[in-house]
Amino acid sequence: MNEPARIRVLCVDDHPLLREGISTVINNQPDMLVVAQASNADEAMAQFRKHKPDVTLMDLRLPGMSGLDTMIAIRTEFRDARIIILTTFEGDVEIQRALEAGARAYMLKSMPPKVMVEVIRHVHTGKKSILPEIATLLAEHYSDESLTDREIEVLKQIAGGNRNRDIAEKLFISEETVKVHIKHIMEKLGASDRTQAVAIGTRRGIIQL
Amino acid sequence: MNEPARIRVLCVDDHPLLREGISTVINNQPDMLVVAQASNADEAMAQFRKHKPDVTLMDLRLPGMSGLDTMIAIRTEFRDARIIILTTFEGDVEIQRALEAGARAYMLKSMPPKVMVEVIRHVHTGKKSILPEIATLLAEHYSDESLTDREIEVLKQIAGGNRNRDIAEKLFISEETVKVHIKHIMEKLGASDRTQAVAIGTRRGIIQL
DNA sequence: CACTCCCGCGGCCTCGATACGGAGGAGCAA
DNA sequence: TTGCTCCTCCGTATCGAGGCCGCGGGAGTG
Repeated sequence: MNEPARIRVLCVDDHPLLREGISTVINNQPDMLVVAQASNADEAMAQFRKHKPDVTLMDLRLPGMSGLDTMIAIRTEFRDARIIILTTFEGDVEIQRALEAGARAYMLKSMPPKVMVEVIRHVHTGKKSILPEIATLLAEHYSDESLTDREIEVLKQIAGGNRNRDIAEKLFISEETVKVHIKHIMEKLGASDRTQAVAIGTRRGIIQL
Repeated sequence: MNEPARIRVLCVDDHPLLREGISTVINNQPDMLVVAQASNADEAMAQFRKHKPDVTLMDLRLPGMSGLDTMIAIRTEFRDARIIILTTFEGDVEIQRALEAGARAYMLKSMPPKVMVEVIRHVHTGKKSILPEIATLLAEHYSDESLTDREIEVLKQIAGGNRNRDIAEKLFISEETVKVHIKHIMEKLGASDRTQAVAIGTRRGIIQL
């Protein structure tokens, strides 16, 4: 028993089969090990407190509290937690928020296992790891096209089938202001009308339907 | 070596990590075995021809040709292929089409591994296996609310940001007819306007953005 | 045959959505 | 302070959306 210490990984995802796949791949590596799994925010917190993993893989979309908020909660308690965000969707806008909130890397679930383990090793050394393709996506989508919080709120209301007047009432602003927000949303997303704005917003993960 | 014959499974999905998870779970069962994997339609066809699996797990959303079309292609050549559809989304309308096209069962990727292996055994005996929750979903969503092909076409055009006039030109019908279709779409989906129709249509998987 | 469903077409009317101008305050960083 | 971004508010004008009424043809089914 003279092995070097393995990288201890916590895997958080609500899909058991995916967790199984990730665990299998990681445990087949000589230098890393899945020490715990979790399928929601509460479990994730509990397992993190218990195991203090070196690296945490966190799905963005969890039932209940989102992966992003879960990550923030963990990092509030454990300042130097190294968390890698996992997601299914390439265009997910949460990328940027996650990175701003302290995620060390960002990975797509569709990536090959080899890449995953490399990213884990990379993050474990303390580096931030943004794959070139992700960086490109960031540059493409979020250079000057990222929506403000208010605009996202409005976009959600639009997707809910609300009229401008209804949106104004719900957000306690005037209808004119709503129009301005919508105008900006359409400009930023390159949409020709509110309907296409919803379609594009959905595709990019700005809003979850 | 006096084992009974194992159920031979082909696993088709474009996510390597998920394939790994599924394979691990299945190979841990004493009575089944993953004999091949595939990540797209062509590979799936090739592997099916080569191995003639007892049961095939097929992701609905593959790059290139869809899982549904792939299943149809396989079943054209192998009339009695037993194929189980896998998907991420509960509301996916393709459920119905897949079942009509001969799928033996329908499973969500979020289901626990135990359920998955049970469904595989069930299907292997030749039965159709529709889980109660799926049956409920079908009843809820597709009783009298399923869109016609034409309506889906129109809905796609709406999501593309087209005006009624544009849609009319593209589909070679009059604008009035477009309005009628949209009216029916909104009625069936319970949407208050075209924008919400796109949102709901996306959520249910009727349209892919 | 009668019935139902899907698809196509038309006019009319109301109201909301969008484009076009304009302006001001709050917050933050150089 | 200056400059920037974001959020807020306002009028005018046009155009499209959606609700309302109506119609007929074709396919499938009891």
